[in-house]
Amino acid sequence: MKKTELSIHCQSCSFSHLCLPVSLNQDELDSLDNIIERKTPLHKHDILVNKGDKFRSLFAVRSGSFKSAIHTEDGQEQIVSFHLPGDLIGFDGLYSKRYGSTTTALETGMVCELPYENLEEMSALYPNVKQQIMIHMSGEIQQDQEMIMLLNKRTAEQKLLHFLSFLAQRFGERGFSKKEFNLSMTRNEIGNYLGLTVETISRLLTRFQKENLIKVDGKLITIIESNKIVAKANNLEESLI
Amino acid sequence: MKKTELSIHCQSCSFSHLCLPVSLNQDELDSLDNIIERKTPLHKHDILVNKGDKFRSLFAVRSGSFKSAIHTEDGQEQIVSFHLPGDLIGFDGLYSKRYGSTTTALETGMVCELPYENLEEMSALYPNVKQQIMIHMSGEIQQDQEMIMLLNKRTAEQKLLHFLSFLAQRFGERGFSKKEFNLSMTRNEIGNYLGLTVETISRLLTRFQKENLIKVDGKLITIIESNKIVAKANNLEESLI
DNA sequence: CGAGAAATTGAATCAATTCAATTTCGGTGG
DNA sequence: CCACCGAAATTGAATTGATTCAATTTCTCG
Repeated sequence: MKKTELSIHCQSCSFSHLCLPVSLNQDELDSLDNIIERKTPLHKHDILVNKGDKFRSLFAVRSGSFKSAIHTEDGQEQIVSFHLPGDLIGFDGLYSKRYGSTTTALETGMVCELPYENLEEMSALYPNVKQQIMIHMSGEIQQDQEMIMLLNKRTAEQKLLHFLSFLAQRFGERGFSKKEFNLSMTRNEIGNYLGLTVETISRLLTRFQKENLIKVDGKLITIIESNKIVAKANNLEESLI
Repeated sequence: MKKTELSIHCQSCSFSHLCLPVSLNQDELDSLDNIIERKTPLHKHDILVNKGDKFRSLFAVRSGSFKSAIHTEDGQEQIVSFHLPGDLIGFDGLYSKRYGSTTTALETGMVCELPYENLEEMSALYPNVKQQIMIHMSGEIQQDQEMIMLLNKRTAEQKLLHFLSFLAQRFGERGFSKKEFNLSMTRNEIGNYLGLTVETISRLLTRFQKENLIKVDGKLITIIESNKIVAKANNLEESLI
C-alpha cells in the first residue's frame, strides 16, 4: 500500500505521547512509521474490527472516537471501552490471534493500521515495540479492574461523575479542553457502559446541572466544579483532593 | 537457593496443562523448572504480594487458594479474582514493574516462585515463555471484560449461579470434583466479588437449595442440576445448552 | 421538512440493601 | 475434650435507589 504525500507521520503526530511511539527512539519510530498504513475515514456505525475475527492488525485512533463491546449469551451488548485519539485497539486479541471485542465508530474518524506481520518483523529488530504493547495490555487489565470496582462499589451518581471526570481528564491529555467537550456516545451507550439505564443517565445529568456541577447542552458538557465532581465520585471530602 | 529432593517438578505437576508449561517443549520446560523456587507454605490471611510493591517474581499456585484485591480511594476492598492451583499470579504488574493488586491466601497453600531476573534471562533463550505469559494476560483481559458484563447485565441470582458454575468448571479442569467442592472464601468475599451483600448471598444459597439446584452444607457445595444452573445464569432455556 | 432516533420527565414498582436479631461455626486455651 | 469467644452466616422486616413503564419533547440527518 502506497502512502500519499498527505499522510501524517508518527514523528509529528500530536498523540504520539499516548500511543505506541511512547519511549521509542528515533530508529524505532522511523521503522514503526514505515509499516503503518493510514486507513480511509470510518463513519458512524462503521465496524473497525469484529470480535472473533482473525487478528490481522493493531489500530491506533487518529481522530474521532470508537466503542468496543462484547455480547452476552442472550445477545445483549456490553460496551467495555470508549477509545479516543492515541488509543490502541485490538491488542486484547494479539496473543489469542482473534479480536476480543467488536469496535465501532461513534462518529467519523481515522485510524492508523499496524499490520501484524510487519509488527512481528519489526519486533525482532526492536523488542521495545512489543514491550510497549505489553505495557498497554497491563494498563488495560488495571483499567478493567478499576471498572469492576466502580460498578460494584459506587452509586449511579458516583459512576456517572467518575465517567465525566475520566473523560475530561482524557480529553485534557490529548490537548483538547478538559472543561468543555462533546459526548460522541449516546446517553444509552453511557448507561450501557456504566450498568445504568438511559433514564437514570438523563435524570442525573439534569440533576448535576441543577447542582451546578456541570452545564449540559445536549451533547455538549461543560465542567464547572471539577474538584467537587472528583470528590463526590470518590466518596471523599473535597478538601482531601 | 538449593532445591530439596522433595521438590516437585513442572514435568510431573498435575496442573502443568493450565500453568506456564502449557505448550512449552522439553528444553523449555527443563529450563523453566530450573529457575523455579518452591516457597514454604502460606497460611490463611498471609499476603503473597502487595499492590504497588516492586515486581520481583511471578507466582504459580501449587495448592490452596488465593484472592487478589484492589482498594477504593476511600479504603474499601474490591476482590478482582480468586486463584486456584495452576493459576498465575502477578503478571498484571509485569510490565509496569509493580504488582497491580494485593494477593492473600484464603487457606493454607503453596506457590512456585519465578524470579523476574531468571525469567528475563530465560526469555532471551526461549521466547515461547514470554509468549505464554502474554497469552495469560490477554486471557485476563477477556475474563475481566466478561466480569464487567456479568456485573452490568445480570441479576443477583444470575451472578451467583454464574459464580458457582464457573468455580465448578475450574475445579473440574484441575482434576477435582466439579459436582462437590468446598468454598475457601467466605460469603462476604463472594458478595464483595459479585457486588452483592453477604445477606443476599446467604438468602440465594438457601433458595437455590430449596429449588434443588444445589445442596449447601456450610462451605461444602454440591451441584445437583448443572444444566439448569448454566441456563438460569445465562437467561436461556435449558434446552439450548 | 419530516420521520425515526434519542432524550426527558413522571409515576409506580421492585430487586437488593440496610438494619437488627439470632444462630452456627471454627479455632484456642484450660 | 469441651467450653468459650469472636467471626461468619442466617433470617426477617423495613427501606430505598434505580428500574420499568408510559407519555411527550427534542434532536438529527436524509
